[in-house]
Amino acid sequence: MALKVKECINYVESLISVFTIEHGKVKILLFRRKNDPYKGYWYLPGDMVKTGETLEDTISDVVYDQIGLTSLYIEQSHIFSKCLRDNDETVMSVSYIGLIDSKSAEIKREERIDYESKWFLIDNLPKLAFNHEKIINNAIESLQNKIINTNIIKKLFPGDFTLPEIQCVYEQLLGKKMDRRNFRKKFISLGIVKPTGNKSEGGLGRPAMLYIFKDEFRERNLF
Amino acid sequence: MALKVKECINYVESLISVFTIEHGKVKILLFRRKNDPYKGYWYLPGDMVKTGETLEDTISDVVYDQIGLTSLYIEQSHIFSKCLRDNDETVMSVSYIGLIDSKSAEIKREERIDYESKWFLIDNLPKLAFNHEKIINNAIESLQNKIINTNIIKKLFPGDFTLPEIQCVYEQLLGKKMDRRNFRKKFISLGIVKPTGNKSEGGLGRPAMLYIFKDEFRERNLF
DNA sequence: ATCGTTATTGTGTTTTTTACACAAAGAGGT
DNA sequence: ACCTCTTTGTGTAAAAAACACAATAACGAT
Repeated sequence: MALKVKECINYVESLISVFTIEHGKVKILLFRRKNDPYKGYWYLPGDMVKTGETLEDTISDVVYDQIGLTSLYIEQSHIFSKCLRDNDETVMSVSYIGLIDSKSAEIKREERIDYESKWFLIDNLPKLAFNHEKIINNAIESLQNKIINTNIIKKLFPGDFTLPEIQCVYEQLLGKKMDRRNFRKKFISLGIVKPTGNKSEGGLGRPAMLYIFKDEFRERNLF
Repeated sequence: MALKVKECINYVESLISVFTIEHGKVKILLFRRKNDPYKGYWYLPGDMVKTGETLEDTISDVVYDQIGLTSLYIEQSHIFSKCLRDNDETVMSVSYIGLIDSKSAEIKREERIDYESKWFLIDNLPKLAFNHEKIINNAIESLQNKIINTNIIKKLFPGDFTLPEIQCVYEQLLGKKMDRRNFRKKFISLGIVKPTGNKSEGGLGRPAMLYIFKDEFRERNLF
């Protein structure tokens, strides 16, 4: 007699890890469970895919209805196929990554009683429901690859920025300090940014030169 | 109502991935299931930890009784805590790594009807029972770290060896080709080997110089 | 107002690592 | 004996990483 194997996938859900930058810190958007299971724990915005809906339909609804955003850069990240839930049913979780600049990140949805949301520092996550910690870690790992191999980072910096600013984001996401001179050399030599000629203002210390991203998208080997 | 959480771990088993080198190829020892579940599939030697036994007791018994070896270098590798079995019970699997040189690897246990064993190339594994493929991959990953960060490799080469031989093992375990000159430079500069003055015989092509490991064990940063 | 202090940015050089090509040594066959 | 084949052994150029100090502006003290 062979193993008991569930032949069918019972449910598919789309989840999204939305990242932004607030005061130079990388943050992720989480919602708080109002009910059991995992009451009081935090979770990733997402929803079950209804019959006849595409994954993209669902994630669009999530972004619009739950999060309240109308524009957001989204990429599919990973599929988790064997996530056990409280009822022992198999759930297939499709994980997305969303990036949004801090200005656009002001969530202007009407406050609903059933949604409590908050931006968390990625290195200081709260108690997470289900297997969402695993999914978030995977999303961060995936994002690490993306910021190394593509210029996806520009989705977080639609306007101008300084090199120290952007280096700081790399350091947070990659979880390690980088050498300023080497970072500078590499980043500039990639040819994906150009100086605006202006300088940052208001900060402490010497003002930094401002840059903006050129238009083209580079696919591989940023670092 | 909170999630259904099993408070207790029902079973703990000790499993071991034994690696050796045969004709320059890295191999792993597997046993074949004679009964369901997974009849005909291959699995890692191991056993349930009996009440009152330590993990080490169990793994020693496994090495002696199942495998038939009396001496083997063993390291604990990883613990898999939520491995579902056919009866939906939670099993905690403690994974060990064993290294043995090819001479000592000749398994001289009496052939028993209930154990069919074979050495497999690590890049050509058969169908594996339970989650043993995952455990093996994890063991290989762990071994990758160890051969990079320690001189554990010497457990596979108690006698003399050539640099091309040992490089070949690194390449198999790390799954990538390495540059002969750079490998040489690094390996020699580590100061953990010394030449014997002799040369390899009988092979095709130019004979290689023979080396042996010095005695001390280095903990970190071989590569 | 200015001078010193503090915080942060910006750059050049040395060291280390990686990539790469050809000569040397022995085995086998003609 | 010679040529061919296979594998070993080595040096050099390019790339990446490590590293220390000068430059710019804000702030506070005099």
